[in-house]
Amino acid sequence: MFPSANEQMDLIRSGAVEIIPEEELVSKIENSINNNKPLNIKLGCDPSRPDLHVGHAVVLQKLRHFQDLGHTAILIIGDFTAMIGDPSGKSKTRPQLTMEETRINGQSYLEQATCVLSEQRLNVRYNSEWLGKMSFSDVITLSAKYTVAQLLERDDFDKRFKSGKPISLHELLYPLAQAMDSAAIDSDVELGGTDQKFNLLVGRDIQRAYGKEPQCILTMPILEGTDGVEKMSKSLDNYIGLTDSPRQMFGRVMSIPDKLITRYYQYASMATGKEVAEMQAGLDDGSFHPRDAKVKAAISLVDLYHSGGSGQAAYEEFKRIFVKKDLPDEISHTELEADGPELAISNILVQAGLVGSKKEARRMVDQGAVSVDGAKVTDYFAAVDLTEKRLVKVGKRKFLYVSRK
RNA sequence: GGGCAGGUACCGAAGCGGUCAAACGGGGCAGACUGUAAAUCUGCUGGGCUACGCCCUACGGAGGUUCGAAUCCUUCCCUGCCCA
Repeated sequence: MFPSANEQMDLIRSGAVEIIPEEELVSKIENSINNNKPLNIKLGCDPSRPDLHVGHAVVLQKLRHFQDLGHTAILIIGDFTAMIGDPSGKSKTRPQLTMEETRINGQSYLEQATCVLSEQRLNVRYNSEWLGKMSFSDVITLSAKYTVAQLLERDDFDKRFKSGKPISLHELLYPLAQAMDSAAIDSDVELGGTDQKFNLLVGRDIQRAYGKEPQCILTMPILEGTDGVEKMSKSLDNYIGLTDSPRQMFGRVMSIPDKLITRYYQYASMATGKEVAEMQAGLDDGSFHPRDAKVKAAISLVDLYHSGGSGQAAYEEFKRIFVKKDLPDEISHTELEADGPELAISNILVQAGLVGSKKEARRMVDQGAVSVDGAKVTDYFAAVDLTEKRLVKVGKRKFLYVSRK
């Protein structure tokens, strides 16, 4: 029924940063084989934002591994905890959301997550189911099981505390709430990014405190964003969204620094250990050009989140636009209001939404970033005849056909 | 409850009566270059005006002093620290 414990551990270990404690996981797996009972593998997700990016895919991929091994994936949609706002890795308090918003986000999260996860052996639970029922005295009972000093062990709390930054009480409760999830669903293993290590460990303590068997924890690396420095996040705009178009995804992958190629190949596009090793070897001995490696990673990434073949198509388009500096496949078309046949270039740019203000339009023209039908515009006051459809280009990436209404 | 230190543009952080649309760093955008939307270099980075100048809005909120305030005063809100 299940693969052997050794086989399982091989797949589980691949790409993981830490498994704590590893021996305990091995014995859990052995028990599961002996009793023919799958393990509960927990992954919590924060639906405070509706969009997933490939950074999230790193843990989803690991959860998929467990599914493939016959275990049960339990995806916790933190609709309740999102109202708290996890401060992990942030130096600031997060905004709190309403239950409505988190429900909607949770739903879209689920749709996106199934790009990576199998729908079989997948349980989805909303943590408001149990956290929402806790009374104030339940909360006090829970918080009595942990100390302030223990919570301050968490790096970001400690830093904020020491540097005099505010920490709201509800934020301190977050790890405990997350730990309650583990107790509520009898989690055997909880997955998370390395930045989640503290929260995951609290789960063990709280499970024990409620007389449950503690979970093992498995951490995955935090994938750097396309800038190669910061962790991938939407707010830093260095992410590749799971719902991005093939063209966007491809372009974003092509923009990553060379150092990150194999990381993206491994963690974001689900390449096997062997494929990654081969690529790395080729890059190391110079037999594989970094550009080609990047293309390969980009194609397989696009194929994973879109249908097969779309990676290759995105590549063709990329070549056309950026290598040959040709036009993209699809350029949208806007019609503008104009009194006469002509409209000043500044008005065109603003009305078409290509720039945010006339000042910005001015800057773009001054910087030589604007062209109409391929001819660079140098005069900010130039009037353009819009009786014909014109191709307006701003910078390298903004293309738009414009004509008069 | 008392004392102290703060709240500046997207973020961090200078400025402490005029020369401040506000230094500097990061980010963002643009140009050059490039295998790339990487790296590097350069420029730009509140809004309006057919403009190398003028006008408007802006330094937590509201008032006030002054010819003139981000800078001084009053008050309110917010944050941190110390004491109780």
